[in-house]
Amino acid sequence: MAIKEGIRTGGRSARVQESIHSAVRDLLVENDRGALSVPMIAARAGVTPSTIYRRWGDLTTLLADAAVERLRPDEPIDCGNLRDDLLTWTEMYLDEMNSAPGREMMRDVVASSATTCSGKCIGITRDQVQTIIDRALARGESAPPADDLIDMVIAPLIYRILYAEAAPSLERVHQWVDRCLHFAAQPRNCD
Amino acid sequence: MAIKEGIRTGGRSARVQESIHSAVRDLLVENDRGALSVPMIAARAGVTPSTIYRRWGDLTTLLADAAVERLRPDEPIDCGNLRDDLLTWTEMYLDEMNSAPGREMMRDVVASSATTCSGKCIGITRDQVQTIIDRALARGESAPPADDLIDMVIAPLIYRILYAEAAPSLERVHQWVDRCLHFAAQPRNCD
DNA sequence: CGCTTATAGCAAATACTTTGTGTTAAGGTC
DNA sequence: GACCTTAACACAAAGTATTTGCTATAAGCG
Repeated sequence: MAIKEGIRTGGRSARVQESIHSAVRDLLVENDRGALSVPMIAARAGVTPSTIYRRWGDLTTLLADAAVERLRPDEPIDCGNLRDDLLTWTEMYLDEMNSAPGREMMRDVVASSATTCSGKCIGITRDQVQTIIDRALARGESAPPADDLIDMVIAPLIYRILYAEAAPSLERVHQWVDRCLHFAAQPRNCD
Repeated sequence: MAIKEGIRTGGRSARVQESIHSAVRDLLVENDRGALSVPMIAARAGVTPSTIYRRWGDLTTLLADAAVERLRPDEPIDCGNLRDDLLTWTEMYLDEMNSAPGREMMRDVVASSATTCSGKCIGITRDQVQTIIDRALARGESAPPADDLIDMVIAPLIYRILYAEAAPSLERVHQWVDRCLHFAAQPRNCD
């Protein structure tokens, strides 16, 4: 007996899913997100709309799934020390998330009915941060836990992009990084 | 000449808007958010769907608007000192935002096409925090800036509700509060 | 190889959204 | 207060999107 009973993992199902994901990718470079529709994607993928509705439920969930799927980001750049690694990486992260496609992805992921996507989203981010931390530890540097960086840098960055009038400036983000590093270096033993 | 030219602020327009907001409120206690539709709300409000579409654009934007509108929260409880005020208030805030209606509101606000809602959302939160801070300062206590509390406590709280598998525990949130207070008390002069 | 059933296709029914046109009344002017 | 101007609404028709019942296909399993 298989581990997961009754779920088709290969063959036609996989081919159809790939075809739909691919259609989303293609359409997303020609039109902007707001112009997409389920029937449009279905037509491009050579599939009936009901297939998409039955598998994903709605447009938002499909787009979130497709976006997270192609979120295979490259290794963070190695600058030789933890602080510069973080400053460089957060700059790239801010740019990406503050772009129109980035914001639309965050929105779709939040609004998606598939909980999986949110998990993958934060998981990938944490992996990136962890890579940088591991490198620092290997160098003999001390480094804060990944969750502290997520709570003190990533969270306010995303929160402000989503809810504030304007995205945070790069200076602001770098201050958060320094604050986190400073806090990690001196937990609470100096009063 | 009026300051804003050609925008109806009173009379029938106001009456219709109130009637629609009220319909949303009523329907939201009988059904859950996912069951609502624009035609349903229009029917309850005694209005044609096209009125709603022309004014708000889509269901999400209307719901976000209505949710933010009735976000007139009461004065934060006064416990006598800053730390307890914050611990108490964040507990309430966590409960509210982690509830199904709370999460749905956050989602609608993010997905809404009306930028106004996001602004109001963060604005109201900041006002609440500022009230607590002002009270502390009036007592002679020192207090961190409102933006620090937003970045170090509110942002991770919301970020994790939206993207992590589970909401943060109350202990976690209280740690963030203490971390923020600790940081404010000792900026960076002890190394 | 043959069985079982998840998944896709198709098409009809339903529901939602957009849009053109006429009407009403809000806000301003004289 | 009577008279414009036009924002905002109602209505209805046209255009899309979504759901659903049924049939067919092929994935995964013994």
